Amino acid sequence: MAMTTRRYHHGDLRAALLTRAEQTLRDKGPGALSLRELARDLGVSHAAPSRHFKDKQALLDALALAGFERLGAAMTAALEEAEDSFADRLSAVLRAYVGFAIGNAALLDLMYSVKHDPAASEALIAATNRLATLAAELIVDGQRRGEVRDGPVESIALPVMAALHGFAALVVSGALPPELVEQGLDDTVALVLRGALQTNAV
Amino acid sequence: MAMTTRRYHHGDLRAALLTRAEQTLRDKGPGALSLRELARDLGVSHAAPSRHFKDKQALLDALALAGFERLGAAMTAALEEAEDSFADRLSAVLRAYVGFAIGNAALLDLMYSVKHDPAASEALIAATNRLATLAAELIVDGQRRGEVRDGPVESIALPVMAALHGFAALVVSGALPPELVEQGLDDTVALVLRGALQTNAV
DNA sequence: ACCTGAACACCGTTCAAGT
DNA sequence: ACCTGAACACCGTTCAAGT
Repeated sequence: MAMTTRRYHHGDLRAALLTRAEQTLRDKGPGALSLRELARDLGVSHAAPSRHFKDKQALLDALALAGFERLGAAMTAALEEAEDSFADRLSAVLRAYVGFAIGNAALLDLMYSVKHDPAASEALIAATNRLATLAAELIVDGQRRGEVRDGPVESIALPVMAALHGFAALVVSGALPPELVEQGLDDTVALVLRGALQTNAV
Repeated sequence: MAMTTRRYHHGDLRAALLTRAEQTLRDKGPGALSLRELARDLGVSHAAPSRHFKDKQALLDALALAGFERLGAAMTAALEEAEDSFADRLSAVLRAYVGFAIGNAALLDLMYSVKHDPAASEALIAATNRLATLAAELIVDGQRRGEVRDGPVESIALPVMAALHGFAALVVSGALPPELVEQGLDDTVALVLRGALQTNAV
C-alpha cells in the first residue's frame, strides 16, 4: 500500500487541486496561490493541472463558484433554523452571511472580484442570481406574513442584499474592527427592518 | 530638449509609477500590473522602482490610499452641491460612491481587498475612518434638522455605509446588471431613508 | 485519458557597482 | 541620492513525448 507514491495520481486531481487551493487561499492569502506549488504539494508534475483547468483563472473561477454554492447553502440552512418572523429570518441570513465572510475572507474577496473572464462570469452571475432569489424569497415571505410593506419584491430585496453584502465586506476588509461587529450586526438588522417593514409596524 | 531620453529620470519617478500603475489597473486589470513593465514603460531600469516602493505590495497600498482620498473628495464634493434635505444628501453621497465605483472598478476592488500588510493597513484603516466620519456627519446633520431619528450616530451611520458600499460593490462585481443600476440606486436610497428617518416621516 | 519533462518568456527582489 | 546590470529563484503556459 506504499505504492501510491507518485504514480499517475491517486484519485481526482481536479478535486484535490480545488481543496488544496482553497486551503492555501485561507492560510496564506491569494498572493501565495501558485499552480506550480499546488502541483508540487500534490506530488504531480507542474503541467498536470492544465489538464483540469485551462488556466490559473479557470481554477480561481471554479473556486469562486464553489464559494457561492457554500454561501447559498449556509444562508438556506440559517433560514431553516430561524423562527418565522421576518426580523428573525433577516437576522439569521445576515449572521450566516457575515459568518461565512469571516470564515472565508479571501474566498469572499475572490468571489466578488472583478477579474473573471466572460465565460466563467456567466456561471458566477448565475450563482449570485441564486443568492438574489434567496433574498427575494425572504422578502416575499415577509410580505405574505404582512410584516414587510408591499411593492415590487426587487425594490426591497436588492437594497437588503446590498446591506448584507456591504456589512460583510466592511467586516472582511478590516474597515470595521472585530469588537464592533456584534453591535453593527444588530444596528444593520434594525435599520433594514425599519426600512422594509410596514409603516408604523416598528 | 531631446536630452530627456533615458537620463536618470525626468522628474518624480514615484509619482510617475503611481499614475502609470493606475492607468494599467484601469485598462488591463490588476493581473496585468507588473513592476518590470511599469519600469519599461517609464524608460527606467527594472530595479529603479524599488527605490520608491520597497515592494510591489507597497505600490498597491499607495494606490489604494490615493483611491480613498479621491473617493472621499468625490463624496465631499457631492455633499457640497446637494440640497439641504437629508434625502437629497443621502442620494448625492450614494451616487458619488457608485459613480466612483463604476469609474474605478479595479481600484475600488484593490482598496477593499484583504491582502494589505499590517503597516500599510494602518493608513488604509485611517482612510476608511475618514469615510466613516463623513457618513457620521451626514447623519448628525440629518438629526439636527430633525429628519433622522435620534440615537447613537454610529448605530445609523454604519448601516448606511454598509448599504452604500454594498450597493457599489454589487454594481462593480457585475452582480447587478448595468440597466438596473438607476432603479436600484433609487430603491436603496428609499429603503435607507425609511430606515433612518423619524418614524412616520415618510 | 492522463501525465511528464523540457523549453519559453516572463516575473519580483536583491545587491554590487556606477554617476 | 538615484539608478543600472547581473543574478537568483521563482512563475504560467505550451507541447512533444511517454504510459
